[in-house]
Amino acid sequence: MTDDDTEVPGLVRELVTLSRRFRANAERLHPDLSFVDYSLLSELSERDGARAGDLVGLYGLNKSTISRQVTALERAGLLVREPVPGNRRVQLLRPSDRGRELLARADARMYREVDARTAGWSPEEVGALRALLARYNAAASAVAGDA
Amino acid sequence: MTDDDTEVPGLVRELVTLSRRFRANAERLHPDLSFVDYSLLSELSERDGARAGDLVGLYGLNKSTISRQVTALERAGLLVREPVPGNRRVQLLRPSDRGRELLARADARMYREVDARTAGWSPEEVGALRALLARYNAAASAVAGDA
DNA sequence: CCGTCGAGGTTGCGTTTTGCAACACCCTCG
DNA sequence: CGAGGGTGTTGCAAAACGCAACCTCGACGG
Repeated sequence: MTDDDTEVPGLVRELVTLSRRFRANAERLHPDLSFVDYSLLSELSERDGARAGDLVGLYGLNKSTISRQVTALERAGLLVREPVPGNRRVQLLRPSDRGRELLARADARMYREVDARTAGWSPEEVGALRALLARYNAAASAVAGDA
Repeated sequence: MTDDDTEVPGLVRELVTLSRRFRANAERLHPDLSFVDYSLLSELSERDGARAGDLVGLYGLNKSTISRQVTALERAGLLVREPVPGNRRVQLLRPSDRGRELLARADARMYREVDARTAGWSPEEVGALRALLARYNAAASAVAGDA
């Protein structure tokens, strides 16, 4: 937090570049599943059911944005809403079978792509990047949580 | 490329989460300079002058998108276009003084933010994340380049 | 039991971000 | 000089997003 400040500007630039580029690239990789749809389905699949509010918190977006995107996914038949027994306000969101299918296809392409981009990396390096990003993301959740 | 494949799905998820979250967060951090404007000015400042086509290649966006965003920055007085002597087609883009000023302010906030999120990290870890991301981004440029 | 309030979502409206295709302009080269 | 390619711009349309108002349901105090 003192001397490594020289690394921070560089880190910020890499984060910006990645953030701006990754979305455009994902659209090209799996045109049948937009980046937004992919991110939501991926998250729902991982957690096996989440509420809209969880997604709002995860991505730091407005409720209305998530609401619309969920509605779109539902209308496309890629996601189902499940009522929660003890609470009629909330609903659990889960990918449908077709949603899982499209997700699997998009995943496959994404994995191949990232594989290609990390060709020549040692397994430790790939693991290290994953772990550091996971830590950064987790910290981001915490910081954003108090906003 | 063989055994580290178990890390790839996790890495993809972290990249997706980061990409989707980073933009929204940046908007909150510096409302006076949108994420798009910030990314462009930051890049122009770093290279001290670039052409629109460079930005297209860097972010993988459509020419028209960059063209509009550059026009917007110019109209806002944050960027100037410089003609290139031997070639009247191209133009060098540079941040204006006011552009550099706003960029510096946004930078300061971004650095503070990233600092906060890496609080408790060792300098080596911050450096490692920066270096690995830089490598990934560089590889991404190469892969995207053949598309 | 009933009114109030907060949690969880949805919708109307406007803005921003982006892609595609057609175009205009300039340079190069046969 | 004329064809072709590199460099941007613009018309049009769609996707992504925020804000504010609203609705519904659940919890809780009087």
